[in-house]
Amino acid sequence: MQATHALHHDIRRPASVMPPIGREATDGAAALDRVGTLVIIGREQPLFFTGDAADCYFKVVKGAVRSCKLLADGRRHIGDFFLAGDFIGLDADDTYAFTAEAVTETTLIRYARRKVDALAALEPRVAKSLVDIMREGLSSARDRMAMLGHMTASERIAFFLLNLADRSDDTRIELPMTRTDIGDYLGLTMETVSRTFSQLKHDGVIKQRTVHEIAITDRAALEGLAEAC
Amino acid sequence: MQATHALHHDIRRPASVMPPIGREATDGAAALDRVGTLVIIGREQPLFFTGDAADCYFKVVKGAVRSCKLLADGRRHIGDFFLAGDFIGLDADDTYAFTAEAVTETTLIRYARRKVDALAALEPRVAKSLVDIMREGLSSARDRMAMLGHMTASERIAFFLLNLADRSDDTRIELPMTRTDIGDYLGLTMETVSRTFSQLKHDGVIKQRTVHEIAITDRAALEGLAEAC
DNA sequence: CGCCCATTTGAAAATAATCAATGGAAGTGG
DNA sequence: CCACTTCCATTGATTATTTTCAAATGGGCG
Repeated sequence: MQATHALHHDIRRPASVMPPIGREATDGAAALDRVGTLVIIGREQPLFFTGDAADCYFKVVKGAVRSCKLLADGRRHIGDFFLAGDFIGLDADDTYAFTAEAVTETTLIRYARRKVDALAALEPRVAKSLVDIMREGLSSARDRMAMLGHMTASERIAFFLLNLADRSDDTRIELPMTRTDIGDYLGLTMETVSRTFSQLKHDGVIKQRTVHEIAITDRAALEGLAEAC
Repeated sequence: MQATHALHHDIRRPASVMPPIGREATDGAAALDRVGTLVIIGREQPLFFTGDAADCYFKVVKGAVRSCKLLADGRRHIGDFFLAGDFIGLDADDTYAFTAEAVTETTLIRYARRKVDALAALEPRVAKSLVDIMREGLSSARDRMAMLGHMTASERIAFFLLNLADRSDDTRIELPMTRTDIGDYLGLTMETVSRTFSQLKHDGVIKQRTVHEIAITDRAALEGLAEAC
């Protein structure tokens, strides 16, 4: 159901929520934005559930969304975190395959899927843009698979932090999600996530301002850990 | 680089290699096939390498292809196995991100990417078909991520075998790849793969005719193991 | 101010990886 | 056609990592 991964690519077209009046829709993204409407959902609130009719696509403007899947044995898997600029739902078939929930209060643009698909059918440029977004999503999904398959706990955390850092403007990184969220995303337990953070702190690789905000103090060390990607 | 996963969806349109003369190209796939040419590559031979210009898309007609990525520390990750009907390379940007190698002697259709993209630009139906294929790939990539993140060795093997079984016509399953290949695909060592097979054999869940051919004798048990997906 | 929940830390148990040796099948060359 | 070689698979023993179970700490919110 979610279409792009959140932590890897850098599709960060600023969300032009208002129709770009007096400006030609020079690319697919701009054309898309003209058919969207603004939505705000509160912390921990669902955007949609597994099995819901996939009527809409979304783009995150501000905040963070996670996609979850509850496994049969009660474990929870987080498929992706969606941050500002990420698209949600592009890969849905008739129904959403994952539940999407806001991690914090989140602002999104909602696109009626019907309109987008119609636009894509008429405008190859829009279709191309959709394909490019999915391409990115697939590429990052593969990177993450390699990681989940072969990386140790420290390597996974390093990968995670570097991806977040690449999306941040300075060395500070916001972690809106809980340790459990991170664990469910990286295939680790909450405890292992916490222990790994502590270790990195002890080694002088990161500093922690609050639980939800860290700073990278030794980027090279992190890159060394994540290099196997 | 690889575009669709191999083990999950069931895009198995028979490869109409010859131009469908006298038949209208009623769908995107048929239109696609008209611009393709046939290729045969030998066992263990490369189809393309990481970094090669991504000039072509491929569709497997017969045989099996694996996509590999050599990690910095020497470990190898197999991104996907591509079996008959699977597309390769749809998600490439300018260059292939993975190396593709034939597991056994393999027959493929090669499509000049330039032609396909031109076709997609003109024919929304083709573009739609490309999108659908990528959608499938993304969906299965996500399933596999959940698996790699949270499953035990037995659960991974069960998942793997059931996916292969879904693509087979009878209970026999061909395993053209080595145990090492399977391990690199599932994020396990060769030894763990072998031990898990032995355990399943011992428990009467599978039977082994040869190293490269097994039969599922207790599907319910496998599904029980893989249910957490 | 106090409660609640997330985080951190500790100790024990489980799982898979690693190291090592044996067995067996396919392919090569005499 | 057979023996040899080589590679792959299997099995065993040990080690390392992560999970699990459990307890304590701490920050945010009412």
